[in-house]
Amino acid sequence: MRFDALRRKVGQLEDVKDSQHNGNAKRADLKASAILMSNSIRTNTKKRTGHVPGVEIGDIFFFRMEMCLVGLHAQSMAGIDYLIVRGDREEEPLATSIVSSGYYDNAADDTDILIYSGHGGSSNKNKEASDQKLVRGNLALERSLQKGNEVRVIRGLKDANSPTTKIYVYDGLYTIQESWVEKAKTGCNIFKYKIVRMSGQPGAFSVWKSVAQWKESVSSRVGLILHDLTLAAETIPVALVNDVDGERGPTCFTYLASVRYSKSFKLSHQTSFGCNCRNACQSGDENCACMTKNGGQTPYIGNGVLVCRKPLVYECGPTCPCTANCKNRVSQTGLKVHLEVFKTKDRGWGLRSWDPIRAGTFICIYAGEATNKAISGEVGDSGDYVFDTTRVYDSFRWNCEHTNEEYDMPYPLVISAKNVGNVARFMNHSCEPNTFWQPVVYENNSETYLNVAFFAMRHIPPMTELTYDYGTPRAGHGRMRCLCGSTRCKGYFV
DNA sequence: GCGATATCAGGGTT
DNA sequence: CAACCCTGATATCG
Repeated sequence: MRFDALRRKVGQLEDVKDSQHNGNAKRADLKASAILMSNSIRTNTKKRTGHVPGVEIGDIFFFRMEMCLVGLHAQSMAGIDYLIVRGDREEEPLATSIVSSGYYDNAADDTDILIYSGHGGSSNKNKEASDQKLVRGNLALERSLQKGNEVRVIRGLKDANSPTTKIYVYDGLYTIQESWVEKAKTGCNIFKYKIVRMSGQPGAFSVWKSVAQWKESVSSRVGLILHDLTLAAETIPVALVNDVDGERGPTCFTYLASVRYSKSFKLSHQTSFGCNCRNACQSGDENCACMTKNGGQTPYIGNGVLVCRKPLVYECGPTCPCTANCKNRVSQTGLKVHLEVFKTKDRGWGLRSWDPIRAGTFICIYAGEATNKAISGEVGDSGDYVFDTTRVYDSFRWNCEHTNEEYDMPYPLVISAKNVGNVARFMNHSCEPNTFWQPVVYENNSETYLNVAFFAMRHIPPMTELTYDYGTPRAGHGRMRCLCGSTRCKGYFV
């Protein structure tokens, strides 16, 4: 319960952060965190050793400030965080958490061992390098070694999708095994600490290592059935994996990366909204019809990150004259993250990602056959999901910034992925999902096309099953007993 | 064109 | 309150 409240709060903070990003600010992370800090929107402000409520092993962060806000690591820049405890005789520091930036590549093949360097004795630019001193964090690590208390370890890793930034992974609790002093390249003394992961914790950093290995050689993936079940229909292969039982694959279907529309489904009565931009469309450009439709601001920031949920997102279409690098075509650019379809323990086939996914990131559309009448058939995990977009608006209106935008949906859109579909047909239901669906329209030759696109609701660590809320059951529809396991589980779904 | 390096504006804790 | 610190975005160089 408490965990849940914390998670929602963190998710809420993310939204605020994102809308800050939407401004033209540099260091939006700092600005957003300053706003939140000054409004006391943060958790776990009291430092503690051991786990922090609301943060699970494997959770990922994209900024140091995010970890400050949830109380995982209170230092905005320093690698060692510690608290002062009153000992028998005197006050002494104890380490609470460390961030390993990976600058000192320890070539540690063993993901449970970390060789960590002390801080101080700065060797960069104007300062002369000097010996590190046994003070502050260094002393705290030394004391923690003596007392044998647990230290949280956060691994900083390079983000494969944007090489200039880093992703931080909470890798659980470690204890310090030994410390020594050695000569750095500068000739000065630096402290070194051997820090070992406590046993019995679920994998986090090790998962990343495994994924890296699979990317190098797909055949090293245990339980691999197909290298690419899309048969090159997508630009990124989607592996089919079963390391649970002997089933060799889901019921037969044809992979289709887009939506197949029946004639009646084009919303051709809508007024044309395509833009006349010559370059990439700019947020706030009053001359851009697509931006105006979106309320004047781009619905996306950065590399296709949705700022907030809306009743409808208006994207630039194939016939918009703006350049191909226009940021307003997110849902039309195909898969961006490396996905795999895998056999779950008790819910048939499911979908998960090898890559970490930042909150708001586009994952995939729901492909299939679009009709304007409900398709009969059983709902199950064999891919015959029925998808009614008229209810999207109701489901997500609560979180929309722009409530006065026109929204004109004449038919209930139903997409069937029973016979044809893409990866989305494998996504299972959860009452506490990590993705949500967002209606998106774009124009092509004066015809308006409606799509449903999935975006990450929060940061999603690698190999976490992707789920969405199928919605509340209606009369006349079959109910399925829900196995999502969430504490907020409604017990059943459509 | 890319990776490595420089520069710059920063924030929280002590 | 200034010093400390394994920041993060952008510009520049090789």
